[in-house]
Amino acid sequence: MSEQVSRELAESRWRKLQGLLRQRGILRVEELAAALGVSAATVRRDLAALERGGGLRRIHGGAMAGEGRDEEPLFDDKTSMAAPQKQRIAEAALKLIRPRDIVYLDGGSTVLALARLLLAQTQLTVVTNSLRVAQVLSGGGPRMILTGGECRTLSQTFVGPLTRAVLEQMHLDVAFMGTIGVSAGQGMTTTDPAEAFTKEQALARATRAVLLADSTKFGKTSFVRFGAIRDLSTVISDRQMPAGERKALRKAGVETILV
Amino acid sequence: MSEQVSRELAESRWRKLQGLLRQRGILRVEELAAALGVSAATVRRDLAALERGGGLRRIHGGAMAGEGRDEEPLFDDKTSMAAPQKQRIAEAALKLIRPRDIVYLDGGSTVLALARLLLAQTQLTVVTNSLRVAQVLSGGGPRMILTGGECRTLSQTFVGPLTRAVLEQMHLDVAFMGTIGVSAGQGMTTTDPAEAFTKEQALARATRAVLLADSTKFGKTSFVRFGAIRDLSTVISDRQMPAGERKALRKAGVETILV
DNA sequence: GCGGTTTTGATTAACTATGCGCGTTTCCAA
DNA sequence: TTGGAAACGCGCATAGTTAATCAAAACCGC
Repeated sequence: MSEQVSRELAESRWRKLQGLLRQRGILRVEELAAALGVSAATVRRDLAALERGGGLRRIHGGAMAGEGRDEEPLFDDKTSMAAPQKQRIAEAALKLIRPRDIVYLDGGSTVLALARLLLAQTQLTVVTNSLRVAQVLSGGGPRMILTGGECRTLSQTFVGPLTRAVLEQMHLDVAFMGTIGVSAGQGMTTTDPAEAFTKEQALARATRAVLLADSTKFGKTSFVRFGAIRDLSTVISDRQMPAGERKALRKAGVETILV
Repeated sequence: MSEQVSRELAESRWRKLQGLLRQRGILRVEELAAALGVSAATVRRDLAALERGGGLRRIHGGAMAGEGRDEEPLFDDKTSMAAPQKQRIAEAALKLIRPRDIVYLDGGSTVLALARLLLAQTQLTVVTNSLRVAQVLSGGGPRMILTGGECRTLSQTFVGPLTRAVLEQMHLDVAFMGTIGVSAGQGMTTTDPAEAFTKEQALARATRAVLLADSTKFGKTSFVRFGAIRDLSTVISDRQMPAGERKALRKAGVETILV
Protein backbone atom coordinates (compact mmCIF):
# COMPACT_ATOMS: atom_id res chain seq x y z
CA MET A 1 0.00 0.00 0.00
CA SER A 2 1.69 3.17 -1.03
CA GLU A 3 -0.47 6.23 -0.80
CA GLN A 4 -4.23 6.17 -0.70
CA VAL A 5 -4.69 9.77 0.27
CA SER A 6 -8.42 10.01 0.51
CA ARG A 7 -9.75 6.60 1.13
CA GLU A 8 -13.44 6.25 1.29
CA LEU A 9 -15.17 6.20 4.62
CA ALA A 10 -16.60 2.88 5.63
CA GLU A 11 -20.10 4.21 6.19
CA SER A 12 -20.36 5.69 2.78
CA ARG A 13 -19.10 2.46 1.31
CA TRP A 14 -21.88 0.64 3.16
CA ARG A 15 -24.36 2.98 1.67
CA LYS A 16 -23.14 2.27 -1.80
CA LEU A 17 -23.15 -1.40 -1.07
CA GLN A 18 -26.73 -1.40 0.06
CA GLY A 19 -27.70 0.77 -2.86
CA LEU A 20 -26.11 -1.63 -5.30
CA LEU A 21 -27.80 -4.54 -3.64
CA ARG A 22 -31.19 -2.93 -3.75
CA GLN A 23 -30.71 -2.16 -7.38
CA ARG A 24 -29.42 -5.51 -8.52
CA GLY A 25 -31.01 -7.74 -5.93
CA ILE A 26 -28.17 -10.16 -5.77
CA LEU A 27 -24.46 -9.71 -6.20
CA ARG A 28 -21.33 -11.75 -5.76
CA VAL A 29 -18.55 -10.75 -3.46
CA GLU A 30 -16.15 -10.22 -6.34
CA GLU A 31 -18.49 -7.85 -8.12
CA LEU A 32 -18.95 -5.82 -4.99
CA ALA A 33 -15.23 -5.72 -4.35
CA ALA A 34 -14.63 -4.39 -7.84
CA ALA A 35 -17.46 -1.88 -7.68
CA LEU A 36 -16.36 -0.50 -4.33
CA GLY A 37 -12.66 -0.61 -4.96
CA VAL A 38 -11.77 -2.72 -1.93
CA SER A 39 -10.69 -6.28 -1.39
CA ALA A 40 -13.01 -9.23 -1.13
CA ALA A 41 -12.06 -9.63 2.51
CA THR A 42 -13.36 -6.19 3.31
CA VAL A 43 -16.56 -6.84 1.42
CA ARG A 44 -17.11 -9.97 3.47
CA ARG A 45 -16.55 -8.08 6.68
CA ASP A 46 -18.98 -5.40 5.56
CA LEU A 47 -21.55 -7.98 4.62
CA ALA A 48 -21.21 -9.67 7.97
CA ALA A 49 -21.76 -6.38 9.76
CA LEU A 50 -24.71 -5.38 7.63
CA GLU A 51 -26.26 -8.78 7.92
CA ARG A 52 -26.28 -8.44 11.67
CA GLY A 53 -28.16 -5.21 11.19
CA GLY A 54 -30.67 -7.10 9.11
CA GLY A 55 -30.52 -5.12 5.91
CA LEU A 56 -29.46 -8.00 3.73
CA ARG A 57 -28.98 -11.72 3.54
CA ARG A 58 -25.71 -13.41 2.80
CA ILE A 59 -25.43 -16.41 0.62
CA HIS A 60 -22.51 -18.46 -0.48
CA GLY A 61 -20.67 -16.39 -3.05
CA GLY A 62 -22.39 -13.10 -2.39
CA ALA A 63 -25.37 -11.43 -0.83
CA MET A 64 -28.94 -10.67 -1.64
CA ALA A 65 -31.09 -7.74 -0.74
CA GLY A 66 -33.87 -7.54 1.74
CA GLU A 67 -35.29 -9.78 4.35
CA GLY A 68 -37.72 -11.33 1.98
CA ARG A 69 -37.16 -14.95 1.31
CA ASP A 70 -37.36 -16.48 -2.03
CA GLU A 71 -40.38 -18.42 -2.75
CA GLU A 72 -39.16 -20.91 -5.21
CA PRO A 73 -37.17 -23.90 -4.14
CA LEU A 74 -34.76 -21.65 -2.38
CA PHE A 75 -32.93 -20.37 -5.38
CA ASP A 76 -29.61 -21.92 -5.40
CA ASP A 77 -27.04 -19.30 -5.49
CA LYS A 78 -25.40 -19.79 -8.77
CA THR A 79 -28.40 -20.26 -10.94
CA SER A 80 -30.18 -17.25 -9.58
CA MET A 81 -27.10 -15.11 -9.64
CA ALA A 82 -26.49 -15.91 -13.20
CA ALA A 83 -30.11 -15.94 -14.28
CA PRO A 84 -29.15 -14.12 -17.39
CA GLN A 85 -32.26 -14.97 -19.29
CA LYS A 86 -34.51 -13.56 -16.59
CA GLN A 87 -32.55 -10.36 -16.86
CA ARG A 88 -32.87 -10.33 -20.62
CA ILE A 89 -36.58 -11.02 -20.43
CA ALA A 90 -36.94 -8.11 -18.04
CA GLU A 91 -35.02 -5.84 -20.37
CA ALA A 92 -37.30 -6.79 -23.25
CA ALA A 93 -40.32 -6.10 -21.06
CA LEU A 94 -39.01 -2.64 -20.28
CA LYS A 95 -39.34 -1.72 -23.94
CA LEU A 96 -43.08 -2.33 -23.81
CA ILE A 97 -43.60 0.43 -21.28
CA ARG A 98 -44.53 3.93 -22.36
CA PRO A 99 -43.50 7.01 -20.39
CA ARG A 100 -46.60 7.71 -18.35
CA ASP A 101 -48.09 4.24 -18.14
CA ILE A 102 -49.76 2.74 -15.13
CA VAL A 103 -47.96 -0.55 -14.77
CA TYR A 104 -48.94 -3.57 -12.73
CA LEU A 105 -46.21 -5.84 -11.44
CA ASP A 106 -47.11 -9.31 -10.28
CA GLY A 107 -44.97 -11.43 -7.95
CA GLY A 108 -42.19 -13.70 -9.12
CA SER A 109 -38.50 -13.35 -9.71
CA THR A 110 -38.60 -12.36 -13.37
CA VAL A 111 -41.04 -9.58 -12.68
CA LEU A 112 -38.82 -8.53 -9.79
CA ALA A 113 -35.95 -8.10 -12.21
CA LEU A 114 -38.17 -5.76 -14.21
CA ALA A 115 -38.94 -3.78 -11.07
CA ARG A 116 -35.25 -3.09 -10.60
CA LEU A 117 -35.04 -1.71 -14.10
CA LEU A 118 -37.91 0.64 -13.31
CA LEU A 119 -35.98 2.31 -10.51
CA ALA A 120 -34.63 4.78 -13.02
CA GLN A 121 -38.11 5.86 -14.19
CA THR A 122 -39.92 8.67 -12.45
CA GLN A 123 -43.00 9.35 -14.53
CA LEU A 124 -44.45 5.90 -14.18
CA THR A 125 -47.02 4.69 -11.72
CA VAL A 126 -46.41 1.15 -10.55
CA VAL A 127 -49.13 -0.91 -8.90
CA THR A 128 -48.12 -4.16 -7.28
CA ASN A 129 -49.20 -6.77 -4.79
CA SER A 130 -45.66 -7.99 -4.22
CA LEU A 131 -43.82 -7.05 -1.06
CA ARG A 132 -40.50 -7.62 -2.71
CA VAL A 133 -41.33 -5.31 -5.59
CA ALA A 134 -42.40 -2.74 -3.01
CA GLN A 135 -39.08 -3.07 -1.23
CA VAL A 136 -37.18 -2.49 -4.43
CA LEU A 137 -39.20 0.57 -5.38
CA SER A 138 -39.65 2.04 -1.92
CA GLY A 139 -36.54 4.16 -2.11
CA GLY A 140 -37.66 6.32 -4.99
CA GLY A 141 -38.11 6.06 -8.72
CA PRO A 142 -41.69 5.70 -9.92
CA ARG A 143 -44.80 6.41 -7.92
CA MET A 144 -45.60 3.14 -6.24
CA ILE A 145 -48.94 1.85 -5.07
CA LEU A 146 -49.27 -1.37 -3.18
CA THR A 147 -52.58 -3.16 -3.26
CA GLY A 148 -52.49 -4.32 0.32
CA GLY A 149 -54.30 -7.34 1.62
CA GLU A 150 -53.25 -10.36 3.55
CA CYS A 151 -49.64 -11.39 3.28
CA ARG A 152 -48.90 -14.81 1.83
CA THR A 153 -45.66 -15.78 3.48
CA LEU A 154 -44.44 -18.15 0.84
CA SER A 155 -44.69 -15.84 -2.14
CA GLN A 156 -44.39 -12.55 -0.27
CA THR A 157 -47.45 -11.23 -2.01
CA PHE A 158 -50.71 -9.73 -0.80
CA VAL A 159 -53.95 -11.48 -1.65
CA GLY A 160 -57.55 -11.82 -0.53
CA PRO A 161 -60.71 -9.74 -0.51
CA LEU A 162 -58.96 -6.52 0.45
CA THR A 163 -56.65 -6.86 -2.51
CA ARG A 164 -59.66 -7.40 -4.74
CA ALA A 165 -61.38 -4.32 -3.40
CA VAL A 166 -58.37 -2.17 -4.17
CA LEU A 167 -57.77 -3.58 -7.63
CA GLU A 168 -61.41 -3.08 -8.53
CA GLN A 169 -60.94 0.64 -8.30
CA MET A 170 -58.10 0.73 -10.77
CA HIS A 171 -57.37 0.86 -14.39
CA LEU A 172 -54.04 -0.55 -15.52
CA ASP A 173 -52.33 0.19 -18.81
CA VAL A 174 -50.13 -2.84 -18.80
CA ALA A 175 -49.79 -5.79 -16.42
CA PHE A 176 -46.62 -7.87 -16.22
CA MET A 177 -47.39 -11.30 -14.91
CA GLY A 178 -45.32 -14.19 -13.67
CA THR A 179 -46.48 -17.78 -13.42
CA ILE A 180 -45.51 -21.19 -12.16
CA GLY A 181 -46.63 -23.00 -15.29
CA VAL A 182 -48.15 -22.22 -18.67
CA SER A 183 -49.32 -24.35 -21.54
CA ALA A 184 -51.56 -24.03 -24.55
CA GLY A 185 -54.02 -26.49 -23.10
CA GLN A 186 -54.18 -25.48 -19.47
CA GLY A 187 -53.46 -21.79 -19.67
CA MET A 188 -51.56 -20.33 -16.77
CA THR A 189 -51.49 -22.06 -13.42
CA THR A 190 -50.15 -21.33 -9.96
CA THR A 191 -50.06 -23.02 -6.57
CA ASP A 192 -52.52 -21.04 -4.51
CA PRO A 193 -56.20 -20.24 -5.13
CA ALA A 194 -56.06 -16.82 -3.50
CA GLU A 195 -53.01 -15.98 -5.55
CA ALA A 196 -54.76 -17.10 -8.71
CA PHE A 197 -57.79 -14.99 -7.91
CA THR A 198 -55.65 -11.91 -7.51
CA LYS A 199 -53.87 -12.58 -10.77
CA GLU A 200 -57.19 -12.85 -12.57
CA GLN A 201 -58.25 -9.52 -11.15
CA ALA A 202 -55.12 -7.88 -12.46
CA LEU A 203 -55.54 -9.44 -15.89
CA ALA A 204 -59.11 -8.22 -16.04
CA ARG A 205 -58.22 -4.64 -15.16
CA ALA A 206 -55.37 -4.28 -17.61
CA THR A 207 -55.52 -3.03 -21.18
CA ARG A 208 -52.47 -5.09 -22.11
CA ALA A 209 -51.23 -8.18 -20.30
CA VAL A 210 -47.68 -9.41 -20.71
CA LEU A 211 -46.50 -12.77 -19.44
CA LEU A 212 -42.85 -13.03 -18.44
CA ALA A 213 -41.97 -16.72 -18.48
CA ASP A 214 -38.65 -18.34 -19.21
CA SER A 215 -38.77 -21.48 -21.29
CA THR A 216 -38.78 -23.83 -18.30
CA LYS A 217 -42.29 -22.70 -17.41
CA PHE A 218 -43.84 -23.99 -20.62
CA GLY A 219 -45.64 -27.27 -20.52
CA LYS A 220 -45.76 -27.17 -16.74
CA THR A 221 -49.06 -27.24 -14.92
CA SER A 222 -49.53 -26.27 -11.29
CA PHE A 223 -52.62 -26.42 -9.12
CA VAL A 224 -54.96 -23.54 -9.92
CA ARG A 225 -55.64 -21.97 -13.26
CA PHE A 226 -55.76 -18.20 -13.56
CA GLY A 227 -56.67 -17.15 -17.05
CA ALA A 228 -56.32 -18.37 -20.55
CA ILE A 229 -53.73 -17.75 -23.19
CA ARG A 230 -56.06 -15.42 -25.07
CA ASP A 231 -56.14 -13.03 -22.13
CA LEU A 232 -52.57 -12.14 -22.95
CA SER A 233 -51.32 -9.56 -25.40
CA THR A 234 -47.68 -10.60 -25.32
CA VAL A 235 -45.45 -13.36 -24.02
CA ILE A 236 -41.74 -12.81 -23.44
CA SER A 237 -39.56 -15.87 -23.11
CA ASP A 238 -36.22 -17.23 -24.25
CA ARG A 239 -35.33 -19.18 -27.37
CA GLN A 240 -35.55 -22.54 -25.66
CA MET A 241 -39.31 -22.19 -25.64
CA PRO A 242 -40.95 -25.26 -27.15
CA ALA A 243 -41.97 -24.76 -30.79
CA GLY A 244 -45.39 -26.27 -30.23
CA GLU A 245 -46.23 -23.76 -27.54
CA ARG A 246 -45.06 -20.97 -29.74
CA LYS A 247 -47.35 -22.11 -32.51
CA ALA A 248 -50.29 -22.21 -30.14
CA LEU A 249 -49.60 -18.67 -29.08
CA ARG A 250 -49.51 -17.43 -32.64
CA LYS A 251 -52.79 -19.18 -33.29
CA ALA A 252 -54.37 -17.44 -30.31
CA GLY A 253 -53.19 -14.07 -31.59
CA VAL A 254 -50.60 -13.53 -28.86
CA GLU A 255 -47.41 -11.75 -29.79
CA THR A 256 -44.28 -13.63 -28.79
CA ILE A 257 -40.92 -12.06 -28.04
CA LEU A 258 -37.92 -14.34 -27.63
CA VAL A 259 -34.67 -13.08 -26.14
CA MET B 1 1.21 32.88 16.49
CA SER B 2 0.39 36.00 14.55
CA GLU B 3 -3.30 35.44 14.24
CA GLN B 4 -5.96 37.84 13.15
CA VAL B 5 -7.79 39.90 15.72
CA SER B 6 -11.11 38.37 14.79
CA ARG B 7 -10.29 34.86 15.78
CA GLU B 8 -13.20 32.63 15.24
CA LEU B 9 -15.23 31.77 18.23
CA ALA B 10 -15.79 28.13 18.82
CA GLU B 11 -19.51 28.42 18.54
CA SER B 12 -19.51 29.94 15.11
CA ARG B 13 -17.10 27.24 14.03
CA TRP B 14 -19.59 24.66 15.23
CA ARG B 15 -22.30 26.22 13.22
CA LYS B 16 -20.13 26.12 10.11
CA LEU B 17 -19.23 22.55 10.83
CA GLN B 18 -22.81 21.45 11.12
CA GLY B 19 -23.71 23.38 8.03
CA LEU B 20 -21.02 21.61 6.06
CA LEU B 21 -22.14 18.27 7.34
CA ARG B 22 -25.74 18.82 6.50
CA GLN B 23 -24.70 19.90 3.06
CA ARG B 24 -22.36 17.04 2.32
CA GLY B 25 -23.83 14.34 4.52
CA ILE B 26 -20.51 12.77 5.29
CA LEU B 27 -17.07 14.30 5.70
CA ARG B 28 -13.66 13.24 6.88
CA VAL B 29 -11.87 14.94 9.71
CA GLU B 30 -9.12 16.28 7.47
CA GLU B 31 -11.55 17.91 5.09
CA LEU B 32 -13.25 19.62 7.98
CA ALA B 33 -9.93 20.75 9.42
CA ALA B 34 -8.97 22.31 6.12
CA ALA B 35 -12.36 23.92 5.59
CA LEU B 36 -12.43 25.45 9.06
CA GLY B 37 -8.77 26.40 9.21
CA VAL B 38 -8.04 24.54 12.44
CA SER B 39 -6.13 21.42 13.35
CA ALA B 40 -7.52 17.93 13.19
CA ALA B 41 -7.34 17.67 16.96
CA THR B 42 -9.70 20.58 17.35
CA VAL B 43 -12.10 19.14 14.84
CA ARG B 44 -12.20 15.90 16.79
CA ARG B 45 -12.92 17.74 19.99
CA ASP B 46 -15.71 19.63 18.28
CA LEU B 47 -17.15 16.46 16.87
CA ALA B 48 -17.08 14.78 20.25
CA ALA B 49 -18.95 17.70 21.80
CA LEU B 50 -21.51 17.92 19.05
CA GLU B 51 -22.09 14.20 19.08
CA ARG B 52 -23.06 14.39 22.72
CA GLY B 53 -25.56 17.05 21.73
CA GLY B 54 -26.93 14.61 19.20
CA GLY B 55 -26.60 16.67 16.06
CA LEU B 56 -24.32 14.27 14.27
CA ARG B 57 -22.77 10.83 14.28
CA ARG B 58 -19.06 10.22 14.38
CA ILE B 59 -17.56 7.43 12.37
CA HIS B 60 -14.05 6.24 11.95
CA GLY B 61 -12.27 8.84 9.85
CA GLY B 62 -14.91 11.52 9.98
CA ALA B 63 -18.51 12.23 10.76
CA MET B 64 -21.88 12.00 9.13
CA ALA B 65 -24.92 14.19 9.45
CA GLY B 66 -27.23 13.27 12.25
CA GLU B 67 -30.79 12.21 12.02
CA GLY B 68 -32.04 15.62 11.21
CA ARG B 69 -34.36 14.20 8.67
CA ASP B 70 -36.17 10.95 8.91
CA GLU B 71 -34.52 8.22 10.81
CA GLU B 72 -32.99 5.57 8.66
CA PRO B 73 -30.03 4.87 10.81
CA LEU B 74 -28.47 2.68 8.17
CA PHE B 75 -28.63 -0.53 10.07
CA ASP B 76 -25.54 -0.77 12.10
CA ASP B 77 -25.34 -2.53 15.41
CA LYS B 78 -23.80 0.46 17.07
CA THR B 79 -26.58 2.82 16.15
CA SER B 80 -29.47 0.46 16.52
CA MET B 81 -28.64 -0.05 20.14
CA ALA B 82 -28.58 3.70 20.55
CA ALA B 83 -32.20 3.63 21.56
CA PRO B 84 -32.64 1.48 24.63
CA GLN B 85 -35.67 3.41 25.77
CA LYS B 86 -37.47 2.71 22.51
CA GLN B 87 -36.90 -0.94 23.18
CA ARG B 88 -38.23 -0.62 26.70
CA ILE B 89 -41.28 1.27 25.48
CA ALA B 90 -41.93 -1.48 22.97
CA GLU B 91 -41.66 -4.12 25.67
CA ALA B 92 -44.18 -2.28 27.79
CA ALA B 93 -46.51 -2.03 24.80
CA LEU B 94 -46.31 -5.78 24.27
CA LYS B 95 -47.97 -6.31 27.65
CA LEU B 96 -51.06 -4.46 26.46
CA ILE B 97 -51.76 -7.01 23.76
CA ARG B 98 -54.13 -9.90 24.38
CA PRO B 99 -53.71 -13.27 22.68
CA ARG B 100 -56.14 -13.00 19.80
CA ASP B 101 -56.21 -9.25 19.30
CA ILE B 102 -56.31 -7.45 16.01
CA VAL B 103 -53.45 -5.03 16.34
CA TYR B 104 -52.71 -1.97 14.24
CA LEU B 105 -49.11 -0.85 13.89
CA ASP B 106 -48.37 2.65 12.69
CA GLY B 107 -45.07 3.77 11.19
CA GLY B 108 -42.12 5.01 13.21
CA SER B 109 -39.10 3.44 14.80
CA THR B 110 -40.59 2.77 18.21
CA VAL B 111 -43.53 0.95 16.72
CA LEU B 112 -41.08 -0.96 14.55
CA ALA B 113 -39.36 -2.20 17.69
CA LEU B 114 -42.73 -3.51 18.84
CA ALA B 115 -43.20 -5.31 15.52
CA ARG B 116 -39.99 -7.23 16.12
CA LEU B 117 -41.32 -8.39 19.46
CA LEU B 118 -44.49 -9.64 17.78
CA LEU B 119 -42.58 -12.04 15.57
CA ALA B 120 -42.91 -14.66 18.28
CA GLN B 121 -46.73 -14.42 18.33
CA THR B 122 -48.82 -16.53 16.02
CA GLN B 123 -52.40 -16.01 17.10
CA LEU B 124 -52.41 -12.29 16.48
CA THR B 125 -53.57 -10.43 13.44
CA VAL B 126 -51.46 -7.40 12.65
CA VAL B 127 -52.71 -4.62 10.40
CA THR B 128 -50.19 -2.01 9.30
CA ASN B 129 -49.55 0.69 6.75
CA SER B 130 -45.79 0.56 7.26
CA LEU B 131 -43.58 -1.12 4.72
CA ARG B 132 -40.87 -1.64 7.27
CA VAL B 133 -43.24 -3.35 9.67
CA ALA B 134 -44.37 -5.53 6.79
CA GLN B 135 -40.80 -6.50 6.04
CA VAL B 136 -40.21 -7.50 9.62
CA LEU B 137 -43.36 -9.62 9.80
CA SER B 138 -43.28 -11.03 6.30
CA GLY B 139 -41.32 -14.10 7.24
CA GLY B 140 -43.86 -15.54 9.61
CA GLY B 141 -45.24 -14.92 13.05
CA PRO B 142 -48.66 -13.29 13.19
CA ARG B 143 -51.11 -13.02 10.34
CA MET B 144 -50.20 -9.78 8.65
CA ILE B 145 -52.41 -7.47 6.64
CA LEU B 146 -51.03 -4.45 4.89
CA THR B 147 -53.39 -1.61 4.12
CA GLY B 148 -51.90 -0.75 0.77
CA GLY B 149 -52.08 2.65 -0.81
CA GLU B 150 -49.54 5.03 -2.20
CA CYS B 151 -46.04 4.74 -0.85
CA ARG B 152 -44.58 7.76 0.91
CA THR B 153 -40.86 7.46 0.34
CA LEU B 154 -39.68 9.36 3.35
CA SER B 155 -41.60 7.45 5.99
CA GLN B 156 -41.95 4.18 4.09
CA THR B 157 -45.64 4.10 4.81
CA PHE B 158 -48.72 3.77 2.64
CA VAL B 159 -51.26 6.56 2.62
CA GLY B 160 -54.05 8.07 0.55
CA PRO B 161 -57.59 7.21 -0.47
CA LEU B 162 -56.87 3.54 -1.06
CA THR B 163 -55.52 3.22 2.43
CA ARG B 164 -58.65 4.86 3.74
CA ALA B 165 -60.91 2.52 1.81
CA VAL B 166 -59.18 -0.49 3.29
CA LEU B 167 -59.13 0.82 6.84
CA GLU B 168 -62.81 1.64 6.65
CA GLN B 169 -63.61 -2.01 6.38
CA MET B 170 -61.82 -2.95 9.55
CA HIS B 171 -62.25 -3.11 13.21
CA LEU B 172 -59.10 -2.87 15.31
CA ASP B 173 -58.77 -3.97 18.92
CA VAL B 174 -55.74 -1.87 19.69
CA ALA B 175 -53.74 0.63 17.63
CA PHE B 176 -50.14 1.47 18.45
CA MET B 177 -49.27 4.88 17.13
CA GLY B 178 -46.06 6.82 16.67
CA THR B 179 -45.81 10.57 16.26
CA ILE B 180 -43.40 13.37 15.50
CA GLY B 181 -44.66 15.64 18.26
CA VAL B 182 -47.26 15.62 21.01
CA SER B 183 -48.39 18.21 23.51
CA ALA B 184 -51.37 18.86 25.72
CA GLY B 185 -52.33 21.93 23.75
CA GLN B 186 -51.76 20.80 20.19
CA GLY B 187 -52.44 17.11 20.44
CA MET B 188 -50.41 14.90 18.14
CA THR B 189 -48.79 16.32 15.04
CA THR B 190 -46.85 14.95 12.10
CA THR B 191 -45.21 16.32 8.97
CA ASP B 192 -47.50 15.18 6.20
CA PRO B 193 -51.25 15.74 5.69
CA ALA B 194 -51.85 12.38 4.03
CA GLU B 195 -49.99 10.67 6.82
CA ALA B 196 -52.08 12.51 9.38
CA PHE B 197 -55.28 11.51 7.66
CA THR B 198 -54.33 7.87 7.73
CA LYS B 199 -53.42 8.08 11.40
CA GLU B 200 -56.81 9.57 12.17
CA GLN B 201 -58.50 6.72 10.35
CA ALA B 202 -56.66 4.20 12.44
CA LEU B 203 -57.47 6.03 15.65
CA ALA B 204 -61.13 6.10 14.72
CA ARG B 205 -61.31 2.39 13.95
CA ALA B 206 -59.58 1.21 17.11
CA THR B 207 -61.17 0.30 20.41
CA ARG B 208 -58.02 1.23 22.27
CA ALA B 209 -55.32 3.60 21.03
CA VAL B 210 -51.83 3.56 22.51
CA LEU B 211 -49.25 6.24 21.78
CA LEU B 212 -45.62 5.18 21.88
CA ALA B 213 -43.57 8.33 22.33
CA ASP B 214 -40.24 8.77 24.06
CA SER B 215 -39.87 11.89 26.16
CA THR B 216 -38.22 13.93 23.42
CA LYS B 217 -41.50 13.99 21.51
CA PHE B 218 -43.36 15.92 24.18
CA GLY B 219 -43.80 19.63 23.74
CA LYS B 220 -42.84 19.33 20.08
CA THR B 221 -45.24 20.45 17.40
CA SER B 222 -44.95 19.48 13.76
CA PHE B 223 -47.07 20.53 10.80
CA VAL B 224 -50.38 18.69 10.76
CA ARG B 225 -52.48 17.65 13.68
CA PHE B 226 -53.96 14.16 13.78
CA GLY B 227 -56.14 13.68 16.77
CA ALA B 228 -56.43 14.93 20.29
CA ILE B 229 -55.08 13.62 23.54
CA ARG B 230 -58.47 12.33 24.55
CA ASP B 231 -58.54 9.96 21.59
CA LEU B 232 -55.89 7.93 23.36
CA SER B 233 -56.37 5.24 25.94
CA THR B 234 -52.75 4.95 26.96
CA VAL B 235 -49.43 6.71 26.49
CA ILE B 236 -46.14 4.88 26.96
CA SER B 237 -43.05 7.01 27.41
CA ASP B 238 -39.90 7.21 29.53
CA ARG B 239 -39.33 8.90 32.84
CA GLN B 240 -37.89 12.05 31.35
CA MET B 241 -41.37 13.00 30.20
CA PRO B 242 -42.22 16.55 31.34
CA ALA B 243 -44.35 16.66 34.49
CA GLY B 244 -46.74 19.20 33.02
CA GLU B 245 -47.58 16.97 30.09
CA ARG B 246 -48.13 14.09 32.41
CA LYS B 247 -50.58 16.09 34.45
CA ALA B 248 -52.50 17.06 31.34
CA LEU B 249 -52.77 13.42 30.35
CA ARG B 250 -54.15 12.46 33.73
CA LYS B 251 -56.68 15.25 33.49
CA ALA B 252 -57.80 13.97 30.10
CA GLY B 253 -58.27 10.49 31.50
CA VAL B 254 -55.37 8.93 29.63
CA GLU B 255 -53.40 6.23 31.34
CA THR B 256 -49.66 6.87 31.38
CA ILE B 257 -46.98 4.19 31.55
CA LEU B 258 -43.39 5.28 32.12
CA VAL B 259 -40.51 2.88 31.57
C1' DG C 1 0.46 43.92 33.09
C1' DC C 2 -0.73 39.55 36.09
C1' DG C 3 -2.11 35.02 37.73
C1' DG C 4 -5.65 31.66 36.57
C1' DT C 5 -8.52 29.53 33.22
C1' DT C 6 -9.69 27.97 28.64
C1' DT C 7 -8.65 26.76 24.09
C1' DT C 8 -5.67 25.16 20.65
C1' DG C 9 -1.86 22.49 18.42
C1' DA C 10 1.62 18.97 18.53
C1' DT C 11 3.33 14.41 19.97
C1' DT C 12 2.76 9.79 20.94
C1' DA C 13 0.77 5.45 22.24
C1' DA C 14 -3.37 2.72 21.49
C1' DC C 15 -6.84 1.48 18.37
C1' DT C 16 -9.28 0.40 14.01
C1' DA C 17 -9.70 -0.86 9.32
C1' DT C 18 -7.75 -3.07 5.49
C1' DG C 19 -5.30 -6.45 2.61
C1' DC C 20 -3.02 -10.81 2.18
C1' DG C 21 -1.86 -15.67 3.17
C1' DC C 22 -3.35 -20.03 4.59
C1' DG C 23 -6.08 -23.70 6.50
C1' DT C 24 -11.02 -25.03 6.60
C1' DT C 25 -15.65 -25.28 4.91
C1' DT C 26 -19.08 -25.40 1.31
C1' DC C 27 -20.72 -26.43 -3.04
C1' DC C 28 -21.25 -28.96 -7.19
C1' DA C 29 -20.46 -32.32 -10.57
C1' DA C 30 -18.61 -36.55 -11.60
C1' DT D 1 -19.98 -40.63 -2.33
C1' DT D 2 -16.09 -38.25 -3.36
C1' DG D 3 -12.67 -35.00 -5.37
C1' DG D 4 -11.65 -30.47 -6.77
C1' DA D 5 -12.55 -25.72 -6.99
C1' DA D 6 -14.46 -21.86 -5.12
C1' DA D 7 -15.57 -19.28 -1.06
C1' DC D 8 -15.02 -18.46 3.68
C1' DG D 9 -12.92 -17.03 8.18
C1' DC D 10 -9.00 -16.29 10.92
C1' DG D 11 -4.54 -14.34 12.14
C1' DC D 12 -1.09 -11.18 11.14
C1' DA D 13 1.25 -6.96 9.23
C1' DT D 14 0.54 -2.28 7.97
C1' DA D 15 -1.32 2.19 7.35
C1' DG D 16 -4.46 5.49 8.85
C1' DT D 17 -7.29 7.28 12.87
C1' DT D 18 -8.11 8.33 17.53
C1' DA D 19 -7.63 9.54 22.52
C1' DA D 20 -4.48 11.13 25.96
C1' DT D 21 -1.07 14.24 27.39
C1' DC D 22 1.38 18.42 27.61
C1' DA D 23 2.94 22.99 26.40
C1' DA D 24 2.04 27.28 24.27
C1' DA D 25 -1.19 30.76 23.08
C1' DA D 26 -5.41 33.33 23.91
C1' DC D 27 -8.77 35.01 27.02
C1' DC D 28 -10.56 37.19 31.35
C1' DG D 29 -11.34 39.74 35.40
C1' DC D 30 -8.72 42.49 38.10
